[in-house]
Amino acid sequence: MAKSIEHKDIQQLAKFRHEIRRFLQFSEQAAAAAGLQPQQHQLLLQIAGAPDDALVTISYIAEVMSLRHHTVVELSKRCELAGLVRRTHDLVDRRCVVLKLTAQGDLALRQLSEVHAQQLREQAPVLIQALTRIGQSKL
Amino acid sequence: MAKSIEHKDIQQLAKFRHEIRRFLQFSEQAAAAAGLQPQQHQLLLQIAGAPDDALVTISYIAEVMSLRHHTVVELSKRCELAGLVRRTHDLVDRRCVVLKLTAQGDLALRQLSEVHAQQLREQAPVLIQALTRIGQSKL
DNA sequence: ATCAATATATCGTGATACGATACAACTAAG
DNA sequence: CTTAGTTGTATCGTATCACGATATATTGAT
Repeated sequence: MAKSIEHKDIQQLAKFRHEIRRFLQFSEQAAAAAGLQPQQHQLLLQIAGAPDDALVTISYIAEVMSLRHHTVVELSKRCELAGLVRRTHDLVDRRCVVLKLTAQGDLALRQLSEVHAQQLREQAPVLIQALTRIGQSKL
Repeated sequence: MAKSIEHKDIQQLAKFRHEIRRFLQFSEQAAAAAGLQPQQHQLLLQIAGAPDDALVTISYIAEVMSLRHHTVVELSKRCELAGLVRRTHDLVDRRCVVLKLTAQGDLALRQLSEVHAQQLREQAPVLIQALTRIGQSKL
């Protein structure tokens, strides 16, 4: 019989999730402070952070945010309404909606990215430690 | 004026969030496959993964899961109803609700923890790389 | 022109987290 | 031992968000 997972491993997993939640909680509050919904911030980030050659469509965002198409449709519409994002149809394939940041969206993202990078620098050691220990647990 | 964050940094942040979402998405599906809601799984994990000397109360869970008290109250009740958790009042301080896993909850958690550890072993390199690069971005 | 495939859109539903508020149990002051 | 304050948990109503089911629009192959 396969050896069951050990208590230490459960504790490491719990610690990792705690740290992730702490980061996400920070992120939600930072977004709120900037007047954005958490998911609006994530949309901005994935639009701006796409590979240089990528065409940022609804489907692309659904992929990188692990969401369904229609969830991204609604999210992108809310962001357009908030003046953070521009939605245009691709000229080559008019089915595709191409997403771009407005100046306002770009500014908000830059400010949020600063504090997020800072927060991750603080949390990185604990996160890396937990990840490393989980990785070692079954050599 | 402080130098604005660079495009490379935004891309690293986007990559990190993508990887986190990928992990959370995996986690949600694993929980669903085990017949649990994602948050039910998290509750089990934080109950079982608490430090050996900790008294696992509503407040403790609220702390480690970055949630409000009343959110944990409702979550723990749903888990009790599902037969995953036992809620008892502490004998010393009868205000406190002490949370423990049932045999069923313990079994579900062990199975989920196995696959989560495996998934994290797979994702750890990319996560650590992103964390490291973000950390280096402003030496 | 027609059909299948792809991309986006709409609608209704369920789960979850929150703020505001209330209740219960402990603790310290007198 | 009674009052007041603090701490821990509970209830209720509300808003957000993601989803499944379904629909529409555009493209490409035949």
